[in-house]
Amino acid sequence: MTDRDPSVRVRFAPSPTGPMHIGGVRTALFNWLFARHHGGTFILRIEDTDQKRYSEDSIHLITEGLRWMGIDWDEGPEVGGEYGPYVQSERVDLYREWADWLVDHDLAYRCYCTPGRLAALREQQIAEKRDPGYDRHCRYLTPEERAANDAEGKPYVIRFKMPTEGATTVHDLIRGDITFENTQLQDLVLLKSDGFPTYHLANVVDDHFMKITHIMRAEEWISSAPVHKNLYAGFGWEMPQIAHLPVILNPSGKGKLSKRSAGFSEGGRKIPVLLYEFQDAGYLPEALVNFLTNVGWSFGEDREVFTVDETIERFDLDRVNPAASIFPVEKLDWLNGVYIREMDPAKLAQLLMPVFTKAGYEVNPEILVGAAPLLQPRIKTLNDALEMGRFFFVDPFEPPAVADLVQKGMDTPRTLDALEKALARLDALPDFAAATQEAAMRALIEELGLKVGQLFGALRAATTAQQSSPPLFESVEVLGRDESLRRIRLALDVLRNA
RNA sequence: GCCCCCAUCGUCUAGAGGCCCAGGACGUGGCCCUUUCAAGGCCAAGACAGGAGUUCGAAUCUCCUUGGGGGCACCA
Repeated sequence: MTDRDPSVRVRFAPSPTGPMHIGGVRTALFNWLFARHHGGTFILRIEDTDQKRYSEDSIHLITEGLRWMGIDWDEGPEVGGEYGPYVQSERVDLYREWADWLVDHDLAYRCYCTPGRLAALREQQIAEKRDPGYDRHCRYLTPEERAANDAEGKPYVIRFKMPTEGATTVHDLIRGDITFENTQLQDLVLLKSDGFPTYHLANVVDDHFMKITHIMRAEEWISSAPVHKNLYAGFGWEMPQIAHLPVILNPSGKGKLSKRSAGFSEGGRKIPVLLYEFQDAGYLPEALVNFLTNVGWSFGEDREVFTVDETIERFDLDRVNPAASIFPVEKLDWLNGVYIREMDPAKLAQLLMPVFTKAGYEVNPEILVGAAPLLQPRIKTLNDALEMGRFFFVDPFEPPAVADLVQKGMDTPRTLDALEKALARLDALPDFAAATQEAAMRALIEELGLKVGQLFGALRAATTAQQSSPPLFESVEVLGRDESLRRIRLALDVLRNA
């Protein structure tokens, strides 16, 4: 690989506020791919600086989710590393130290404004149709006023002194230069009154001390980029290279894909958004990885299906598309189907086992092994197997209604007659292989002067109680002679009682 | 409202001035195969948002318009 560069250090820095969002997973994946492509280091860092939104098990959700996707990290929680700790709540002293450093160097100041005043200010600004934002009241406090506030023990936050004139240009690796007028920039809060840092401070400090070389984050961070650039300048640190990944939009195209859009259905179907929803729906991690790399990035060469190794070989920022894209779920369904079809049937059987048992079926492993290859070309998600293959395991088996047994152009007596004869022939077969069955049944069709579908349809209904199923005789073979014949007898009873 | 980003088939995208009256994929329609449902094969419809420039030549460069998205917290 020509662009191998072991000094590359990138990070995925999620906030543990709940289950992982698929957009976050994509960000993690692109960072990981970038690191692996360059032979660099991929770091996982937990940004748990919001005490109010923190949720205990989220870290676990994140690490397990990444592992499931096949994304491993070289430094971070559970694996350690020489730039740790990798959980921000364990680094608060560091942030405080550097916030104070900025205050000492007159690059930041203590702000004693109460949340109440801020809210009122904001309301007033909006009412007067002015841009909302902090009015820098405390930036211009006299030393005496400051001392008085401190003497009173007033709670405070530390705010950064943003330059008030000029412009800040950020070079985005995907979009090129982006320039902001400094008057647009806010004196953002660096340290909250609870002593915890905000994202901006913690992020800059950590990226610096963790020697991050490239930042790849979602597009919604673009407007903080100039702010961060000024922070780096204040500290006198070199800013990592930066790239903003396009956001993923709702299927409706309205707004970014969010947890709320999980309720959005297309064709009456729920759209998964959180990683566990994809897992629960029966998507494969390999398919999801392949799918995600096709959103906002493309392999080129007119190829849509490729392995992770091929992606690593090829992945770089120059092929990242700056435009936001709608989440193409239908394509994921197709791709997942592709991966299922390419899978070793034994592996599929193994994956299908928990799907059926979770749904309450008692699974005969032998039948499952036989059923897997039959189900394989017919399902897009593992869960689809439930509908197509439930007849293999359903217990007790409910025979179909008369209407389902009697095929087009048939009536009850003729169906009864045909099925009775079919039963007798199947019972007498020397072996129960699909081909043997089929030959016998085709001969019977000939004798009775029926259409193929008239008997096959009745047999399908009798043995599966489903409208559609995998190929009839293969299915019946897997089901076994005893159970199949038993089901046909049940169907005969239904017809006799009609 | 202000700032910023973006703009190729319905959708995901290829395209870095002539290879493009725009290629691939999903989806859709048709045909073939076929015992149902799939899978598979073949075929079809389908896009450079609009307008000015620059250039011998523009999907590709510039500007404007329009449209979409993102951001404007003691959340990340």
